[in-house]
Amino acid sequence: MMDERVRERVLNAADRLYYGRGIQSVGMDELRRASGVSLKGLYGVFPSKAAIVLEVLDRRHALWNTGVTDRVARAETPRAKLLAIYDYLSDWFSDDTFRGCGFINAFAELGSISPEVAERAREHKAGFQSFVAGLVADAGADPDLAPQLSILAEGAQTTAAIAGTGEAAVHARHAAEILIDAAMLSGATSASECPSAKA
Amino acid sequence: MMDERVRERVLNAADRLYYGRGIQSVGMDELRRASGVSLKGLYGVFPSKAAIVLEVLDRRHALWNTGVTDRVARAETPRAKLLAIYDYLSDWFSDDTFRGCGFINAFAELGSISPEVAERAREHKAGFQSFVAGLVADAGADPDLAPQLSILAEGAQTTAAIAGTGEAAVHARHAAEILIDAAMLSGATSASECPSAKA
DNA sequence: TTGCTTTGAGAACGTTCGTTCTCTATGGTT
DNA sequence: AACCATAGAGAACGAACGTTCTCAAAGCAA
Repeated sequence: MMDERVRERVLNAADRLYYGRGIQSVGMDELRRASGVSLKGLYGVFPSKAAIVLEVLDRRHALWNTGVTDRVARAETPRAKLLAIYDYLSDWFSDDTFRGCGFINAFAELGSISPEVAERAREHKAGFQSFVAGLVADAGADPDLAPQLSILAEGAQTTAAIAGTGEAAVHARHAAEILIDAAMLSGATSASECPSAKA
Repeated sequence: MMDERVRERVLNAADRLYYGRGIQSVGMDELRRASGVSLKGLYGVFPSKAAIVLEVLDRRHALWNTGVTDRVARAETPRAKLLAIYDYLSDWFSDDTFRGCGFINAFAELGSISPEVAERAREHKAGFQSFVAGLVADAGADPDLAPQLSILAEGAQTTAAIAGTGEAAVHARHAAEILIDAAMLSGATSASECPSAKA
């Protein structure tokens, strides 16, 4: 089988298994069975399990980035773009394979014993935070809004994962609306006006 | 050695090791070495590693509860009590052994293969959420504020853990102030007044 | 001292892990 | 047909895991 096809099948199976059941709980034998690639083929394309884990994280990072970027791009106003993040989360949470953020999970499992995994998690989160910061800047809002919205998104993911329900996305979106409205005021002017709380 | 002292030493060591390096990464032999309790003594008091894990989680749950409850009790106004949560987080984050929420970590590692661990995590989070809901009710604010504040606290914990810095607590506290102010308006009356954004 | 119980240190057991090796069968080339 | 490179299935290996067992030392009763 061609190398690229082998890689694809292994990484697909590995992502599904690692995300669904945890990295340490899934052995190479199960990955062989799930991917249909023999152990020899597997080690012919990847040097080790650790390398597979890192590639799985990289793919998941790219998938998340395009997913949220596309969703945000479909919104029109700067405010709607910020809120689109939580709509994307809401859809994700209602996927019945949802089991929290793969990077948070990987970090919790391996972050303290694998510097590479910890670094991927940090990069992933930092990337998201700077993406949000860009949207906040486009909206002309107070820059402090960015970490606030990032924290909301983060909290929604873990809350939804542990609770097993997706309602956290709705709550986070609601909170985001309020924070955005407050930050659009203090970002543009110095908050001397007195508008009503809701539009 | 007396059983209670053995339990104490084992659970202290287990909590430190499991929290610091992950549960699956710490073997019984290392726990024996760290606790100074022989393997025989260990299995004389606990039936299995899984039982130790659950007791560690229970202790951590109790510790968190008393810690945050005490901190909240020291605040005077309902608003200050809600914000005290984030001050507690801020102190926790600056502890150099901080490595995120132990329940999120345990859930990520074992939630999908250990129903008991998953249940402890759910109970822990549900307990915190209803604690916050009580404070929100005491403050006379819109009940929707409670999940919003819980999500902020959750997000601050994972953000601080992965970033390795504690600044998320400050951002979360800031966001909480804005959300509280908004919810105190819509909770007490039907938001017909027009106050300034900050007190 | 003698005998009995308890205990700690760590060897041992069975399993599982990641990784490598063996062997066989297959498919393509001449 | 003869040859050879390849690749799959799974055995094999060393290490680590959770758990149990062995055995010698130590404490205590008589």
